[in-house]
Amino acid sequence: MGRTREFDTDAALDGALRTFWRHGYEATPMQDLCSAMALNPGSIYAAFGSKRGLFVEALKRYADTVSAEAMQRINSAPSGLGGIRSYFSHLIDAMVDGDRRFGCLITNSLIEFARNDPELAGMFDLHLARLETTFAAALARARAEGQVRPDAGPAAAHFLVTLVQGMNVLAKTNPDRHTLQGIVDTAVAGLATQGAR
Amino acid sequence: MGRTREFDTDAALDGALRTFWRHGYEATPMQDLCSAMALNPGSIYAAFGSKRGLFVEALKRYADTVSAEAMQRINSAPSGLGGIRSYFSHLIDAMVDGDRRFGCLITNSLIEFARNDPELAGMFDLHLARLETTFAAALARARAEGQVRPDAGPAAAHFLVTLVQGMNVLAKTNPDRHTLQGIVDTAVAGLATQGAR
DNA sequence: CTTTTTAATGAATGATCATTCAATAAACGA
DNA sequence: TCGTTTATTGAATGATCATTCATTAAAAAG
Repeated sequence: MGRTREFDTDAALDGALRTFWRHGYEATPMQDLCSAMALNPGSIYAAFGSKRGLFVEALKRYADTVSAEAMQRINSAPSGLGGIRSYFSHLIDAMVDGDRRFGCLITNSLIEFARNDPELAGMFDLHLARLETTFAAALARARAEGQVRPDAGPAAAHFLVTLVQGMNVLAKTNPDRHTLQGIVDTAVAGLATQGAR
Repeated sequence: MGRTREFDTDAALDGALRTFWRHGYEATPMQDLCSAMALNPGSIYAAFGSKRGLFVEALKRYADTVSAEAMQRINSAPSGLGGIRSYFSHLIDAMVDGDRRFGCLITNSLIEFARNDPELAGMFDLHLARLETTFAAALARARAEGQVRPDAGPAAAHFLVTLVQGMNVLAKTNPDRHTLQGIVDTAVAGLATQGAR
């Protein structure tokens, strides 16, 4: 019983997500979030408790949609190395003129909050661990297929995660496609067996 | 004529720099800067004009001291690849328990401001260009010395800059030395000629 | 010593921020 | 239709923030 909620939670969260993504947490006033979500303060506080609570939900939505979709590319490719290449290829597309013009919401937030907020720190760790595990699986597949050097083990997965974080930083500088592709090609060539270059 | 300034500008700037480094721009109130600089608001505003003006000067000081010192390691090594290794080795030391526990002030600020502030954007671009040029020179030397693959050209320099940015992001996650060393070893092994591994 | 100039002090100011709440509206059960 | 419950509205609240300024202090010039 009682009045039913009029707004769509996910749509509202998407509005908040976009605003946080573009401006960061501290730099976005509640007023901007109200506009982006097309909601009044009271409705937002009733649904999410606080600005921080809203941010946590927006981060979760980002991880479940944007981030999960990107990682999916790694697994759904026909080969291990192909999955890795596909991931970076779409990352570059999105950086140049797509959704990742403002980098990655999680990377941005990791820089902003670091370990000052334990709940957020846990979310960041989980995200990085997921990406690393996904890369590790792709590398294992690529090793079995003879596409990467036999010594491309756990360190190589960490290496790829670090490269992604670096690209997410570069995203903030209007990078050009050619430069980005060169970076990825250099990294992949270093991992690949001689024949696969 | 007139009363002489009682505080040391560089010492005050170092106090501000540390605070901005740890907490970011938006998240540090003037009150905290007053404490860190051991100065009253009036003195800070007389000397630096505004919080943003102070931040710009702190960024410059960071580039001139912390950042310049790190890049110096690349040039002053006995070999090209040795310089690159030395740079990352000290970066890891500082990340694990040293001055870079909070990442890199420039990387952090790049994420926070992106291209919203043209003057800052110019400073970020200049910094990345300097790092890239330094890496490019070291790679040229390493190529002449036969330490890296002959195709380790401009893209490889961009690649190393990206790796540094990625490490600066990881710095915010309490990384352990072994993981960081593995990442750098993977990157360097990919660049090196087979014999130099 | 007096005057002039500049620095330091720290309370005051006004803007902006996150958050609350009283009033109103809608949905549902009886 | 009425009563209960929950959602929506948007102005009000109080905290916090960057910044200012009148006052006091110190240094140098005459």
